[in-house]
Amino acid sequence: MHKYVIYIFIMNKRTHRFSVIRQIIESEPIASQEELIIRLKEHNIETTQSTLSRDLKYMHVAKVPHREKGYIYVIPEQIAPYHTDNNVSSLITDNIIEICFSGNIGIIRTKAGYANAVAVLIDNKKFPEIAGTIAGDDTIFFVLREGCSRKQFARELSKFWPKVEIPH
Amino acid sequence: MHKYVIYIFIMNKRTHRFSVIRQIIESEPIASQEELIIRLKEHNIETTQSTLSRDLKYMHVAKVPHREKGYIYVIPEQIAPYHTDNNVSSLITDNIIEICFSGNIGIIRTKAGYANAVAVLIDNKKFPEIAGTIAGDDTIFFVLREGCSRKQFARELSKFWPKVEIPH
DNA sequence: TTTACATTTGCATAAATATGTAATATATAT
DNA sequence: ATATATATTACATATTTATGCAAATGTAAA
Repeated sequence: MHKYVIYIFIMNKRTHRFSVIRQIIESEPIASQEELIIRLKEHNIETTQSTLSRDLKYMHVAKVPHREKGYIYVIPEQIAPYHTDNNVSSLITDNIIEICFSGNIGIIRTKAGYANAVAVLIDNKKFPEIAGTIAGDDTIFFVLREGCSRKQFARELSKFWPKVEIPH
Repeated sequence: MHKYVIYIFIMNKRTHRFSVIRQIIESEPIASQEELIIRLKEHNIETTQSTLSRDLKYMHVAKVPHREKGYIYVIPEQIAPYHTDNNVSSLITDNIIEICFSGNIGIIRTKAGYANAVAVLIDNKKFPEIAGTIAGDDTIFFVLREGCSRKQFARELSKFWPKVEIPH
């Protein structure tokens, strides 16, 4: 029997922090975790260097040499499509209506015409948990690889689409 | 008056080390500079952590989270085209015959038919010193930006095509 | 060659980052 | 709700990386 759970905007503390970290490091060059602590404070998020170290690792954020600042943090292209405008990806994900599972098949429903755009995004991100995707006009089916759980996939997804909640 | 200098394989110590470092980090996951020291020793290159720190910065090598090893060093895609086969780029650059300058114009001569492939590589690398390129069948012209010297460009080029020597 | 200048290096150390551990918070099941 | 299991966090500290400086090496010019 089908069970749809509506796409929800509620985020837990950590997921929200991920989202703000993404926003910050995509919009300005951040050279160190200490610097990031300061920026986060401006967004009313208090945390410690050790937490950030773990967050950045979890989010697959890379540190690369930078002409002016020595080193900066960046979201690798596989995760964040290459663009300065940090809204491209969310412009697309905002068109997701709901996402649910039936067995090892995931079903994503989007606004009319957006299924393909979302599917392309998903394909590009090369989720290790996804064996394949097929997109229609407003629906995407994707198949989880054997041995991969919805939860594992949900974790991965939350790294860059923290707004999208996956049902259990 | 034209002056052509043949593409030479002689490298100085540092440039040679760059080349071996590239080779190593492209062919296996390296988690730390200490680990790299050990691998380099196997290639008869002795050096220190501080030198590697500077080398990796100079080469724009990034450090990214990695499932198994925690973190590994990688050559960003803008610098190294995305491939596991680490010879794609050299397959192309091996077709460079000579490279020289006249004023602020660089001339690259390649084997017949390869000019375009080399030019595409150059364009992709987005050298800040290059204002533009034009490719024929076996010749590429590129224009240095105002304020950029051949030496600056040669330095950049040596980061990923260490074999290609630029005349002074 | 010799001198003058620039580059590269190692050493020692500063700075930055990662992580074991225990405490806290959160979620899940009864 | 209460108990049990999971996940998240800070603290302290270990590990890793960056860098000032002086010595050494390499380069260019006379």
